[in-house]
Amino acid sequence: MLFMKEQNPTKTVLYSIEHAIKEYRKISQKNIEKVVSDITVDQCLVLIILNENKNVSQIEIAKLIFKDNASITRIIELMVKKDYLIRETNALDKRKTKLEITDKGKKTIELLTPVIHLNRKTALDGLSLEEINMLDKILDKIITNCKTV
Amino acid sequence: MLFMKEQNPTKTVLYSIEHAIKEYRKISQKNIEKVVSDITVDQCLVLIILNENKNVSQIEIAKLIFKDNASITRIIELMVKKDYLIRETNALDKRKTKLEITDKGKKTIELLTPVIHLNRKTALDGLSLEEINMLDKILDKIITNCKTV
DNA sequence: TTTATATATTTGATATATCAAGTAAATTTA
DNA sequence: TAAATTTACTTGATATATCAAATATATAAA
Repeated sequence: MLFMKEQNPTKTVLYSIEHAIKEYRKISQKNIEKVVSDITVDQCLVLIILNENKNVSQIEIAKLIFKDNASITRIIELMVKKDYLIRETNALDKRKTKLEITDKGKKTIELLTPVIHLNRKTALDGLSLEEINMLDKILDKIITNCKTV
Repeated sequence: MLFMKEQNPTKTVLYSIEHAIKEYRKISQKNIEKVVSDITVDQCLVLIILNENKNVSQIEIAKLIFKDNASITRIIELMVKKDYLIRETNALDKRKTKLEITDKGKKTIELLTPVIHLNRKTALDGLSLEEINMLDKILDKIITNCKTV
């Protein structure tokens, strides 16, 4: 059994991690689409982060949701086009941008907050607090292992 | 504490899952690049799967590595261009393709197999068998939760 | 055996991932 | 203060993700 896991790339716990996050993203996107049709999971995350802290920079957003700066630039670009955000330059540091949530963005947050909570509840249904903490702890170890190489 | 986790999307265990798999993919790609410069993690997985079972269809490959059929089409396209694979139509079922690994592909597998094992070892370093099994079990629950909605 | 349906793959459109290189502003150093 | 370095963000190129629609072949039903 263990030998199998070693040989076949798709039978490693690392691929269960990949599998899990992909399934979670799928139902998340599906449930979000039921309520708001023109937004993605990632764009939704950007909204929520900005809603919690008006002054985060793009780099900070990138770090929070584990994305590349370039990706954030493009995600925000699309959100501005779709009237979720307004982008201006930060007067205090002109290298930075100042991101503001539009009314449409605010309404969207209200609509989607319960959906996101439901998604998490659904994904973690039946797991005990101990299991969730264990999961978190083990994943942190993996993250550290990968980073410190 | 728990309340925090509920509120901030980036403080949920689900984002630790995302974080972990992204870090793992990063070192994997880095280590692969040290040995073979023109191949990606995903392309490498396709090679290994084909090497283990000559007769898998594209759909089966897609399922094994949790990807869309369309993605597999394009991944294979690139691998054919780079002389890792030869694509023909399957004589028994002309809807399907017959994928063959080239000599370059075979050499690449030999070069990269130890790298992939090292990547896994690195990521899981310091984790006990119990922890790995626990992780697998919990992730399976999450996968099931997300699928059965 | 036609017709209908299912299956395997492809293609198009759009979003995101990643790296490298570029730009502009801010900060540090000489 | 001028030059060098760092920082924040953008842009280009290429790979992958995802859905929907299209194609071609195979299988089932009438």
